[in-house]
Amino acid sequence: MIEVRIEREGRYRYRIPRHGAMRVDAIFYASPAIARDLEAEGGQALQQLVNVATLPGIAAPAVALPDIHWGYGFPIGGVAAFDPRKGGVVSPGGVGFDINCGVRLLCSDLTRDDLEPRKEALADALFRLVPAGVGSERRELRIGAADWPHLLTRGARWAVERGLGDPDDLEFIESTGALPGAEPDRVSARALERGGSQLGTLGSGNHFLEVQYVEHVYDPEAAEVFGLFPGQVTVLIHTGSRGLGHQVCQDSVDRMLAAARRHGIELPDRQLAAAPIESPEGQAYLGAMAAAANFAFANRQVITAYAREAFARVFGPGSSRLRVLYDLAHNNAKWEEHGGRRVLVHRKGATRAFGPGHPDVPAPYRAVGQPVLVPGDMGRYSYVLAGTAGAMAETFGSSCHGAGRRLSRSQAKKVARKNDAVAALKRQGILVRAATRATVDEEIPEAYKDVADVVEAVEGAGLGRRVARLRPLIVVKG
DNA sequence: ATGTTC
Repeated sequence: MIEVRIEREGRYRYRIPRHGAMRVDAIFYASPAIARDLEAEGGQALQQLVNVATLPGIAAPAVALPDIHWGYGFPIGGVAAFDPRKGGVVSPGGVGFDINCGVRLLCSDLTRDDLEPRKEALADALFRLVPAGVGSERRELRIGAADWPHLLTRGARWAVERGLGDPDDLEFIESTGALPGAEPDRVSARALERGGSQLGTLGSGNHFLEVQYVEHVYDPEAAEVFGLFPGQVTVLIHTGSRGLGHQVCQDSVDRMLAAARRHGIELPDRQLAAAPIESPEGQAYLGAMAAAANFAFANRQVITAYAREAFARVFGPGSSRLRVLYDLAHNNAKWEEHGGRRVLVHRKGATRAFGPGHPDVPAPYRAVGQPVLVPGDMGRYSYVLAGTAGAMAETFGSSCHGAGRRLSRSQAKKVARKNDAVAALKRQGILVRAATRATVDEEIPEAYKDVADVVEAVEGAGLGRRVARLRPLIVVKG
């Protein structure tokens, strides 16, 4: 059980006052039920949040969102900003292994009624055109030595320049589809080898491509600005930087531990290994991380092109253009200005959620706020929220990123074996196409918390505003 | 998350 004082500051907001080696307070957001679960889990995720608050140069407060759970060093569902002028650090554990993992939402011109008669055909076409599973490859796009520097610095734009997508897509991607500061030379040969044939693939685990429909609109005005209407068919893509990003993280871990020692950084947990932002080790990681991030942006762009191809084959060319509503990342470290300070914001399993009027929100959405895409599980629903002024004031412009697991993978498999998960979903009108049965079993709806509870806490705390709820029709998984 | 333990 966690040995710290927790102060409840509101229905959805809790504070862990600075104590011991903490340099700042920690804040977490939770519904009463989620707060009980966090305690019941022995406070492990909250202890990780406390550990983060001890790192040099952290800007107050260390933040956790309602989908917080235990992760590598830093909790998943956490936000930590560091001030370079106060010895602030960068930590690979604060970004996560799947660098720039994120979600992209596409909007069709079709309705659920248009889709229903061709649902099986569309599921088959998507599964054929979008490789999924551990080690999945798209060999026809194998990246050669001459392409790497361009791909890793230009991100989604690289794909668009090769005819994979529309130039108009880029405006609706966070950071317009490329993090600045990428240094391709910092990415190891091994990382390039792993990623070389994986561009345009989903991967495994909780990654997916879903076809959905707009089941409910909470805010008609915001929905109209985002281009959403009831019954509309949408496509949600959740994937990251595959083996390339994983290897970049792996490569950095040992080096960062040595760097922490060299710079005299005391670590309550080795997995918090960090180096000063301005140090050679910190700069090397940031250059490689941005390159991996750009691979992830390109990955979602290429998958978009193939999803469009699948729709064209099933519904006819030009029948539905699949506009990019938004593409966001939930695992990275970015330079941003908050409270008049330039800070390096680590988001690990947390979504950037800039509020109305922020210049980094695409102009057509700026009056409403940034779209915040929150995937749930494959049997229930996902949410579209809008960023708020509250998030800007309290969480460095951040919100939640998903439901969070409630069963371990092995527990989920046991539950799934009892009732045929694919058949159960089919009875609810949800078609599943998966590379392996095991992944589906690990990802059954029962394995996840109800994302509605997470979203309730986020909205109740003023960190996001519900715009629409999306219900799955087709799920493509590893 | 991950060529699911180089």
